[in-house]
Amino acid sequence: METLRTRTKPPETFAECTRAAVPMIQVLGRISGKWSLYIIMALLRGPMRFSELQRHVEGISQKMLTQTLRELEEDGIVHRTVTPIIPPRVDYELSAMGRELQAPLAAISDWTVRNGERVADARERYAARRNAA
Amino acid sequence: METLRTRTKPPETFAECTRAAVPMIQVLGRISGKWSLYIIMALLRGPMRFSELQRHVEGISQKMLTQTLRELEEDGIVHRTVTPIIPPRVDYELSAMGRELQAPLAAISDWTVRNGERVADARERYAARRNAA
DNA sequence: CAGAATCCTAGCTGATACTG
DNA sequence: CAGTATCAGCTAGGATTCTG
Repeated sequence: METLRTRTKPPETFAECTRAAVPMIQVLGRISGKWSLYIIMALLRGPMRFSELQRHVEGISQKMLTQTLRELEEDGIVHRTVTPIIPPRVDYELSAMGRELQAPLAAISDWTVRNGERVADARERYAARRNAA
Repeated sequence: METLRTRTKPPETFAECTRAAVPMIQVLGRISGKWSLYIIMALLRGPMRFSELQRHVEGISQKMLTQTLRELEEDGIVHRTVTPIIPPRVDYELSAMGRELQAPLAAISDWTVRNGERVADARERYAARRNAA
């Protein structure tokens, strides 16, 4: 399948673009939910219980933590282990696939670090132009 | 500033995680809008006029094309050139910063290609488990 | 402890109509 | 051609309450 694989030339046809973009957008949609990245980054440090995650991911509601974890679990990025004791204990950890996300995320992170200032400048200039008009 | 730069060890403290994640999430939020990636990928092939973009990005409404282009322009990822003739001509092209997104996006794309099947399997198993319950 | 269920609102999005 | 303006539907997300 033709994709956006590392190479010098971008996709040529629209069909190529679409086939390359659709799964990427699905994944980005998942990992760019408001909280997914925070959870993944917390779990990169190691397995964690539900309540630990809630403490580590500042500001997340119980609903969104549950919901986001379910989505990540559904995609096989996060593993969920229930220990049926009272009170219940549930541990979350990244799957191998989830840990492999670190490199791609680092690539995006690097881009944001390299370009953060340029983005900020661009926004200022954009705002200035808007005000001039 | 401490970030998620390419390295073997993930961020250690929550503060590190947050500082690394916040700008990344902003960027992902931008580029993972429903249409941004399609537009960026179309423009990776070269500059394009508004109407060309609309033809290349199948299904996008005129409103969302305008809106998404404005956001990408605001961030300095896309450059907009107006030629004041009648009828008006407006060309869009990726900035240097925008073109640099290709490598990070390729990294994510590679992940999706490598793991697409595993994600699909995980979803099936998840659905099967849900039905069993 | 780890959630499920409910209610509610802001904002994204599409469809449509109009303009320099 | 390349937009702007307006309206309406949907849903992501937060706050709150309840439970095994």
